[in-house]
Amino acid sequence: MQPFTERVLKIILSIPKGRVMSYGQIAGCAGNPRAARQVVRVLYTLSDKYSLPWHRVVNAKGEIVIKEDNNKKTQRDLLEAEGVTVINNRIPLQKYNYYPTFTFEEY
DNA sequence: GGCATGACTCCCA
DNA sequence: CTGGGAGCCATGC
Repeated sequence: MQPFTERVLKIILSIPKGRVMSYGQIAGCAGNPRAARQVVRVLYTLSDKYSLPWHRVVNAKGEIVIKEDNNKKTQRDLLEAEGVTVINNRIPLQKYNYYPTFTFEEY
């Protein structure tokens, strides 16, 4: 596993319950602010292998963009279950945004 | 190495 | 508010 991917993984796992982070934010903490898409990919490919809290990850505006899955619970449901208020598919970042105490900054 | 792929982000009309 | 376009980059074939 590439260092970047591993860092992203660690950061995602460090997100406290009831808090959220944006893709770009995670990418930034992992040392590459431009790699939001890779963060996405990590979630996509590893979410089933490692029960990742993917629902705590939203886009830069705190909005839920994932297409809804009728069978499974929506991201919104999962978040609300953790005490996060979701308004029109959007989350008040000023209240729930989270920033890890540790970062990888650069290399 | 090249080429396609994204659950992104930013900017502007 | 919506929509379009460009930039970005790790990963897999």
